[in-house]
Amino acid sequence: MVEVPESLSIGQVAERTGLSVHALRFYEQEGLFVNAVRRGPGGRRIYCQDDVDWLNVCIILRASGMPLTVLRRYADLVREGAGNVDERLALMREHQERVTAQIGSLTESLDLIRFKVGVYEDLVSQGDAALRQCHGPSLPPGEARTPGLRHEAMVE
Amino acid sequence: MVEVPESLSIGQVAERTGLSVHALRFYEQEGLFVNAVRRGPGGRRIYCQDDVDWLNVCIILRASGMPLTVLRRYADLVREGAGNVDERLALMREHQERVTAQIGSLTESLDLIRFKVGVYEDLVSQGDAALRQCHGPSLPPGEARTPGLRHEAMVE
DNA sequence: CTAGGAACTAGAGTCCTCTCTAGATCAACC
DNA sequence: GGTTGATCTAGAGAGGACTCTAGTTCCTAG
Repeated sequence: MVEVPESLSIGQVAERTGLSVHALRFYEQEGLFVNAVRRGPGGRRIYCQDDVDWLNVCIILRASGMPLTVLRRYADLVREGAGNVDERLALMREHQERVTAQIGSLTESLDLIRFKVGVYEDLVSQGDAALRQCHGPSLPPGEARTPGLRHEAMVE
Repeated sequence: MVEVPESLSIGQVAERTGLSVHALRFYEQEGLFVNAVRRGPGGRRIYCQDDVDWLNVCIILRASGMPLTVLRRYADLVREGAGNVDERLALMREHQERVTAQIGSLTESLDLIRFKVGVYEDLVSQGDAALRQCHGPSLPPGEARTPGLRHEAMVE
């Protein structure tokens, strides 16, 4: 189906990972690769598909907020090979918890955001006249959806 | 029920928002307050409950990834008062989309993370002997859960 | 009066993650 | 041979969001 060439240039890897050429060199310098990047004639970097696969994992971990230091630690562990699976597990579990918490926090925030969008939608659809009632009534459902917040700030 | 004093010191506001005293001054300097912070004798900042409410909104927006520049823009709009509800709505909708997208992306990432946690859990529970089969079989459900990724990188 | 603690200001420093610059090399094509 | 375009290195710069420093001022209690 798809041809998978054995050797990839930095530009090709950049293209298929979405990382910049700069970032690839930076990642290498930061020790984020599991296998040392080989060099071809003229000292040019030669990547293989495995590198791209690994980078795609890195990208996902980064996208989910794993700091480079942790990612480096993880790469170190993988590079070391067998014998540290428990540590990898701990690291990944910790990250999982952070991500789960982050999703929870964002979902909570979304409550407020949705509420505000709703308020503004109502105001827009009612025309500007309604704005004068800004600090009046018109807030029955807010409390249930955003329990911790006082009303005054909610309508601004 | 709870007493709400009219005047709050910077320390009190820090305490009840969780922001640092430094951050409060920084936020003020960045124009993130809707109402100018009043000053008491000796030039000390005097906050009121409205400020705390507003800050709590800010905290949620920040926690959901709204940059300070956008938050400032939002504060500007609110400070201006009526007549820009459509712009507020646009701003908040945009943020809502970003947050929704972010939750989606994190949830996707979580698939990979869970998968890796699962792999490591299996390896740990099976003992180290299983590690030698690392690049062998044992990966049936991975594809459905993480479609875009090749298998090799998944077991590292 | 004095000590302690909180607050003030302006501005520098930090941390993270790149991103860009500058100048040199290299391979390929016309 | 010359140009183009990709790559190389080392290191500087950027931007976001604080955080901390230094030196000062002010209030309150003993």
